[in-house]
Amino acid sequence: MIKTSVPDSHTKEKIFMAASEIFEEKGYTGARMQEIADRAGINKALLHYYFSTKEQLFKAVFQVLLKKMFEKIFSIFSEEISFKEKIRRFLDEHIEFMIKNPKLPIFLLNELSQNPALLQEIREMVNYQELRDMIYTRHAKELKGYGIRKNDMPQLMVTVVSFSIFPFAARDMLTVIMPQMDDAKKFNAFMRERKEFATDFVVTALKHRKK
Amino acid sequence: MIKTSVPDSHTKEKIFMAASEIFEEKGYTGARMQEIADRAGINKALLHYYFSTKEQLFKAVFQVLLKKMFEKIFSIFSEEISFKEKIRRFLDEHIEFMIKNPKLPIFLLNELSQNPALLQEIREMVNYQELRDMIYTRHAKELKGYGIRKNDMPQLMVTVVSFSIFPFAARDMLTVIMPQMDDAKKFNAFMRERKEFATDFVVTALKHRKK
DNA sequence: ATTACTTTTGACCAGTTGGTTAATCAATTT
DNA sequence: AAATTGATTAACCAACTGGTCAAAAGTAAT
Repeated sequence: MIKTSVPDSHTKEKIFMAASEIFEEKGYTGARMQEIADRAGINKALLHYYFSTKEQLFKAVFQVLLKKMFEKIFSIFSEEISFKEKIRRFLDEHIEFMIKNPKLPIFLLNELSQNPALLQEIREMVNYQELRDMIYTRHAKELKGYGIRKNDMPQLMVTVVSFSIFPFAARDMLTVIMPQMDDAKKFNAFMRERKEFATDFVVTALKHRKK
Repeated sequence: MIKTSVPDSHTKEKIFMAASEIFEEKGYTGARMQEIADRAGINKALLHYYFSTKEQLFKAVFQVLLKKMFEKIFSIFSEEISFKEKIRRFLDEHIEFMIKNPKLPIFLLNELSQNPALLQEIREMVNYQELRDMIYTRHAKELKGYGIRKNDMPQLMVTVVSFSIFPFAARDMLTVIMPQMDDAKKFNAFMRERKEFATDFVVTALKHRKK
């Protein structure tokens, strides 16, 4: 009898993937170590061999998923393009990213509200000087032209980000006023339409801002 | 010894309140029947005397909280005022409502994504004919003036709603790019500023819409 | 005071859950 | 081939969790 003995000693990775899926789907409290082990195709004891506790496994998964989200945002805003172009690029790429990870926002938002300390690691990662430069200083002239004061930037940034994230987080709720969104394809089409809608919306609002 | 025997046989209400708080805070899977009983100041057996199962208690609480949210939205959009005025009123009143119930959105969104069937009851409550009238038909002329086609309405409605809901749902996450929002007072001030910002933003975008 | 009914309680239970342990298996080294 | 080391497993455990039950306490009517 030939032993399979595949060189798939990537057991740890299999566990990590299984855990990512299940945590993302059911949250920390809803996830079961047994189910994670099952999906990874291993024994529960082996799970604890690689990740000693549920909390440790969760934190590892959470940090990776959280970074995935922020890296996508930061990478676009750090490019050397105009502010308006950043918004356009962001809405395009981030919505595509969300279509591929539709469950990510509710998961992150919920776990974060349950345990805000989870942000710590990412907070330490962020260089505020650089961040302020990326989203404000570097575009001071352009923004002044729109009548946007430094004071308004937080409002504007939250608005832009919410254009892409909110509909995914609130998807089920939105079906109350938009029943057709029940269908995944229609919802994705709606979100792709939203790229243009949001860009126009923001650009128009900026251009004609009362000063 | 005088028995207290207060006429506070509103035990069921006390349970309901305690359950609302704890479910809202920890979600369905995170909540513990024992903790709910403790907060209501009663025995766990008595809890099951009034609400036979955790699921039943949860559904009762959830439906009430969900309705609270939708009623607030619907009531404003059913008033006899212009569309622009509806948006203004909505942003004002809904943001004040959210300041009083900041944990509501993440809770509703998360539980809904975990169990979409929870929407059923509210779906049956909604009259789509009336809803379409409220947010579109009744304002057909006004909307045409802005160059808003019937097709754009879903995008616009989602945008308006997200202005007030998203920051509350994403509050912890937002502190990564806005550390000062850690403070509740500053956050509320930010949201009150947002009323005007959002109204201007939407109105300006509408007024100068490319047609 | 006795009866009848509802409310409240302490003790208990079966199933679940995260986590442990001692043993087995596989690979590498000596 | 014996020994050493790491990977994997089955069986087990203590704590927790939702839920039950029979008895006690309180209330109202006869």
